[in-house]
Amino acid sequence: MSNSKLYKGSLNTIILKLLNQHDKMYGYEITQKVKALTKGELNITEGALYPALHKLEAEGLLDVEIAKVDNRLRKYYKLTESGTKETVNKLEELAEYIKTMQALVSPKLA
Amino acid sequence: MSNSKLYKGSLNTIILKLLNQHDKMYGYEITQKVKALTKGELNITEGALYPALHKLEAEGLLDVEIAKVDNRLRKYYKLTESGTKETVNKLEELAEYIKTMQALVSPKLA
DNA sequence: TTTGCATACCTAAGAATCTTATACATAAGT
DNA sequence: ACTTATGTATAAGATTCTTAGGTATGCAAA
Repeated sequence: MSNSKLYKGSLNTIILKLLNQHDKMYGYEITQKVKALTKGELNITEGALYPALHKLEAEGLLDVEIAKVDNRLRKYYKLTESGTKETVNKLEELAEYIKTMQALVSPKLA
Repeated sequence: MSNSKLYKGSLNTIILKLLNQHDKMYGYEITQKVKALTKGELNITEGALYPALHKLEAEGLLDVEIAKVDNRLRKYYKLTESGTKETVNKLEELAEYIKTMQALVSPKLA
């Protein structure tokens, strides 16, 4: 997909879901994970990812924990309680969006 | 869904697909059709629709035909040849997006 | 009769989310 | 010495939307 316009708005859902499954992750790890899971089709850019992480943190959905590995900085993010709740909402929203789009696009109904 | 953020980027796909199925439609008709097909869940706003239609026209994907019905103006849009091709692309993109998102979000794979 | 709703078009300001480009820094390979 | 990988970050610009207005006709209800 190489970041189709449809991807817009999905980044938060992706971040929250990955953190829901992996307990804690750092930014670079998220970009690599997404690349791997989508076989290179979706590449999260840093310019989108880091501001998104900061915003989710500011909203109280994520907690940060700074670590130093191999003399390099890492910022591990994990879901807060309200982050876990929001993950459920976002996933429901995604399911609903897909359902709605299929209703609009499937030839039998329109 | 009341226009979730995921909807961003989907409008062109929706417009093209509807025009692909209905030959010609005017703006207001599109908003009503979408509302009906999604049972009121998705409401295309005019502030999004009209600029989108104008842009698709400027890109050569749509042709316009002005009509007057009940003394009221209507602008009928229909797909051009390249608009029909682009519709196929957009629908493939949507299918791919959904597949990719499911790969990221389905618990069994991540 | 005038008030409101449906029909029908339009644009402008602002918000949100992304891309692109750039910057900084360490480690490891060529 | 140079490039690639790892790791973070921000700023300028593009795109796409929402919100809020504007214009106008037809019809029904108060």
